[in-house]
Amino acid sequence: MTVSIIDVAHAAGVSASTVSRALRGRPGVSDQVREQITAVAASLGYTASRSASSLASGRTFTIGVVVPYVGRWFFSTVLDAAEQVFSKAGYDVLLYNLGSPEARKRFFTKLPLRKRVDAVLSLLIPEEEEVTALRSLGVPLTSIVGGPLPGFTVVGIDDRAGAESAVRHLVNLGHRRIGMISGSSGPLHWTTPVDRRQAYLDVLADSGIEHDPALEVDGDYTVKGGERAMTRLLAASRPPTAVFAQSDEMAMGALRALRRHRLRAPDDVSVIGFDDHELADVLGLTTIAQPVAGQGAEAAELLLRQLSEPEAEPPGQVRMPIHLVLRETTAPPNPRRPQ
Amino acid sequence: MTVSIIDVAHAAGVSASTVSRALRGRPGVSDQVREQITAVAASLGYTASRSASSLASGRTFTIGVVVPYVGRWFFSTVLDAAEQVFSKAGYDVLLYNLGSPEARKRFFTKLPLRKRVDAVLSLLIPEEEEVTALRSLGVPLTSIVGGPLPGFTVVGIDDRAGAESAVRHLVNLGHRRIGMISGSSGPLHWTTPVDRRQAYLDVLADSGIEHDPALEVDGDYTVKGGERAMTRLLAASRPPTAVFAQSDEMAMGALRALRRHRLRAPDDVSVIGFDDHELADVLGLTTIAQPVAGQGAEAAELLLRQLSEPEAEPPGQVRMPIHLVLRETTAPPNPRRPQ
DNA sequence: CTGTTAGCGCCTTCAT
DNA sequence: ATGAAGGCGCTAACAG
Repeated sequence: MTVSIIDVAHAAGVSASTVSRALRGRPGVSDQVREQITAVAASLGYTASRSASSLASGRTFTIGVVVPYVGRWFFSTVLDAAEQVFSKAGYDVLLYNLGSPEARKRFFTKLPLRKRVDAVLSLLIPEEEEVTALRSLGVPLTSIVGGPLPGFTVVGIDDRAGAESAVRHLVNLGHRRIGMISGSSGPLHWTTPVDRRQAYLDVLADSGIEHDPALEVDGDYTVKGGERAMTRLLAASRPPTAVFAQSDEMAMGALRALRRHRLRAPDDVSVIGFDDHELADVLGLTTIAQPVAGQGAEAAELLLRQLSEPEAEPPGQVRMPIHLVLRETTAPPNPRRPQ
Repeated sequence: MTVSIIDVAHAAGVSASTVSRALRGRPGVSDQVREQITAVAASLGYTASRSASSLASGRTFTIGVVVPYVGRWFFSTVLDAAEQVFSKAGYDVLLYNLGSPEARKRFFTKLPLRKRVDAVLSLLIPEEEEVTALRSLGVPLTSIVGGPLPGFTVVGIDDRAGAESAVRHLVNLGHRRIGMISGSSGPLHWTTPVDRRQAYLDVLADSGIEHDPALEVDGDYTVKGGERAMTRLLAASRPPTAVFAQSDEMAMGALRALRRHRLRAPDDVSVIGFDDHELADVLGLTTIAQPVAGQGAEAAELLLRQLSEPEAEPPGQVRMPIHLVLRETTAPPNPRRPQ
C-alpha cells in the first residue's frame, strides 16, 4: 500500500541503504546516483516513516512544547513563533496543553514525550518535581518566562527593569498615589510577579512615596481579575490617581471597570500595562512592550543550536529588551480631582 | 539505558507479549499477573516507545492539527479546546502552523504527517490539491470553518443566519445606511465571507434598502484592516450610520478608527461585530457570538468517534448555535447627525 | 492464559 | 561508492 524505502530501491535499481544515505544527504553516494534516487523517490511520493527511522536511529525530529494555556494571547504568540522556527528546521511539534490541574498531573506522571522528542520547550514554570521529571528525559530543555533554572536555558525579559520604567513613568507624570494590580504568585520558580512588585516598591521608596498596602490588589492575570481589582481600588478611602497593571489583560479589565464607573483614563485615573498585547494599540493603552514572538523564536533557535552542537555549553539565561510604549491612558494627575 | 518491555518482562518473570497485553488492557491476562506487571512497570518507570509500537501496530495515537495562524485568537481558542479533548483520550497532538505560504507549500508537498497520525483536524480551508493530499493520508478528516467538503466532517456555524441577525439588528434600530467591513475571499471552499455578505444583501433587500457598493469595504480580517476600512467608510460622500464588521477584530479596528476621528460608538456610528472575541466584552462591543471553543471540542470528539467506530458513517456537517450579544456599541441612529 | 515467532520500516555497522 | 545483515522496541499471529 504505502511506498517504502524498498520500493524506491527497486525502482532505482539500488539497495535500501543507498536510498537511505542518498535521501538524507549523507556522504558515500555518487552525485549521479543521488540525483536519480531523489527523482525516483519524488515520483513515487515516498516519505520515510518517522516511526521507523526514530526507532532505528534514536532521533525523533520532533520537539515537545509544553504550554499552560494555548488559548491565551501570550502563549499562542510564543508558540506561533517557535513552531515556525522548528518546522523550518525540519522538526515537528508535539503540543501539550496543560491548562487543567488534571491534565498537568497526567502529563508529568505519564510523561508521554518520553522517547518521543529530541528536546523540550516549556512555556510554563515547572514545580520542583516537574523539573525532575523533565530532566529525566535526558534531552535539552529550554523555558520561557521565569527565573534561572539549573539544566534549563531560560529566555525572558528583565521584569525588574520593565516594571521600574512603568512605575517611574507614572511618578514622572506627577502621580503620588499609585496603585498596582498584580498577578497571583504561583509556582516557586515563577519570579515575574515578585520581581515586578519589588520594582514597584523600589521606585516608590526611591521617590519618597510611602507604600500603602491598600493600593495593591491581585488581578489574577485575567481581564476579569483586573476588572475586580480596579473596582476594589476605586472603593478605597483614598483611591489611586494612577495604576500599574502587571499585564495588559489586567489593564484592560481595569479600563473596563473605569468605564463601568463612568470614569475615564487618563482623565480620572492613569493606567499603564505590561506586555504590549496585540489589542493594546486598539485601546490606546500605554504599556511596557516585550518581544513575545521574539522570545519564542529565540528560545526555539537556542534549542536547535543545542541539538546541532551538543558539546557547546548552552546559555543559562537570555534577556530580551523591553521598552515603554506611550499611548493614551496615562497623563498627569487631574488637578480637579481630589488626591 | 532506558527501560524496555523486556526489562519489565524479566523483572516480572513473564514474556514480553504478556507485558504488552497487560499494560494495554487487552484480554488474555489473569488479573493477578496484570496487577503484578503494572506494579513492576511503574516501579521501573517504564513507558512504551511510541515509535516502536506505531511501527508494529500501525496506530500512532496522535492526531495532526493543521492551523493557519496559531497566534490568532480564534484558532488558538479552537486548538486549546481540541487539544484538551484529544489528550484526555490519550492522544497526542502534532501541531502544524501554516501561516506563511512557504510553510504551507512545504507541508503539503512533504506531508510530514504521513504515517504519523491516526486522524487530522484542519482549521484551515484547503485548496483543491491540498484536499487531495489530505485524503491520500487515508485517515479520518475533520475541518472547522468552511462549507461542506466531501470526505471531511465539517463543524461550523450558520454564517448566513448569524450575519442576518446582525444586520437585522441594525435595521430594527432604525438604520438605513448600513456599511459592511468584510473579510477577503481566499480559497474556494472558504464560504464564510460569501455567506455573510449574501445575508447582508438579503436583509437590505428585504427591508427595502438600496444597496450602495461604496459602503462595502474589505477589512482583511485584521484589526489594522478594520481600521483602514472604517476610515474609508467615514470618507464616503454619505457615510454609514451603522457598520456590520464580519469579525470582532475588524470591528475593534473600526472602533479605533472612530476614536481617531473623535467619533464614538454608538453616538455617531453603531458597530456590530461577529465572533464574541474574549475582549469584545472589555470594549462593550455588540456582536454575534459563536461557540469557538465549543467547535474545537465538538470537532475533536467527532474525530475520536470515527476512530473508535470506523464502520459508522461520519456526519458530513455539524452546525453549532449562534446568538446576538447586546452590548454598548449599537443604538438607534443619532437624530442630530445628518443621514 | 501465556510464550514463541515473525515482522513493522528504517538506519548502521561491516564487508566488498 | 555500494550492498548485506542485524537490530531498534514493540505488537500480532500462532502455538501450546
